[in-house]
Amino acid sequence: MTEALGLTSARWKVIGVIALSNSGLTVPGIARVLGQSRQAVQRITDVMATDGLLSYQSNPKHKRSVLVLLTEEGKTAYKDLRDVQDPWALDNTEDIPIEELDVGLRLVRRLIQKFDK
Amino acid sequence: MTEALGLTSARWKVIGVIALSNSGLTVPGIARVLGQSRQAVQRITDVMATDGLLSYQSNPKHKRSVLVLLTEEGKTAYKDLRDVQDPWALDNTEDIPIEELDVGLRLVRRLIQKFDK
DNA sequence: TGTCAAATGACAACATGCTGACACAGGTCG
DNA sequence: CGACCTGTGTCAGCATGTTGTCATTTGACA
Repeated sequence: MTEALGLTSARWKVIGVIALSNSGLTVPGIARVLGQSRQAVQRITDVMATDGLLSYQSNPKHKRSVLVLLTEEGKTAYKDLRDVQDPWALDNTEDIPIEELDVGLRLVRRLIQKFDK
Repeated sequence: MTEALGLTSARWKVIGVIALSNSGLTVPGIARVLGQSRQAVQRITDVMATDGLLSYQSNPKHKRSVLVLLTEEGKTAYKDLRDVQDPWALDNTEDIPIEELDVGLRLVRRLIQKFDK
């Protein structure tokens, strides 16, 4: 899915987190949301900024730690990916009872919460 | 869990597959079971053989593709890991209804089957 | 038996993740 | 105000995966 849009799964994750934030996030902030190291995220965002998907903006709250924002190209990529992924997800789950999906989702969330502690 | 036993998750996966086979597997065979590339598995097994966890044995069915077997040390590592992992898994699921775990397992298997096609 | 496609080994380049280490910035508290 | 802890940027090394390529081996089939 990502390949057709010139993205990768790692970039998708980053774009998704930024898209859901209103005023931008710092790199360590994205890392905390994703549960990853800030170094790993920093490397991805640097390349994505070079590719024009992201832009850095000075952070009024912190001199060193800049905010990461989606460029228009980044927003377009996010939308294009949703347009591919949403129908795909529906296609692959339409024959599974909603109750089972719901139980599975709650189970995964429950385990995540347990292991986060 | 693996760290305390001098293993890693990747080595655990390989040991697990071999432990469940009776007469050994080839490297590409392990890769097919794991759904990974043979190159990735080859690198892991080479290091594990150096570390004494695995041994290579000539394959009567194929001159080039040797069989991978667990050494005594490898078998011990597998057992030690089970002794840690099994109680851990029970601990973390004992307060979850068996029906939910069952639905979750079937859901995951169903999705795997779907995406394998 | 000769040929050819598939499987395998080996090497390389790359993507993604981790941890560790070090210097600097920010904020808290005596 | 100064000390100290925490957060951040940056660089390095490593683990684990991927794909691509090429030579060799296997095995099936005309």
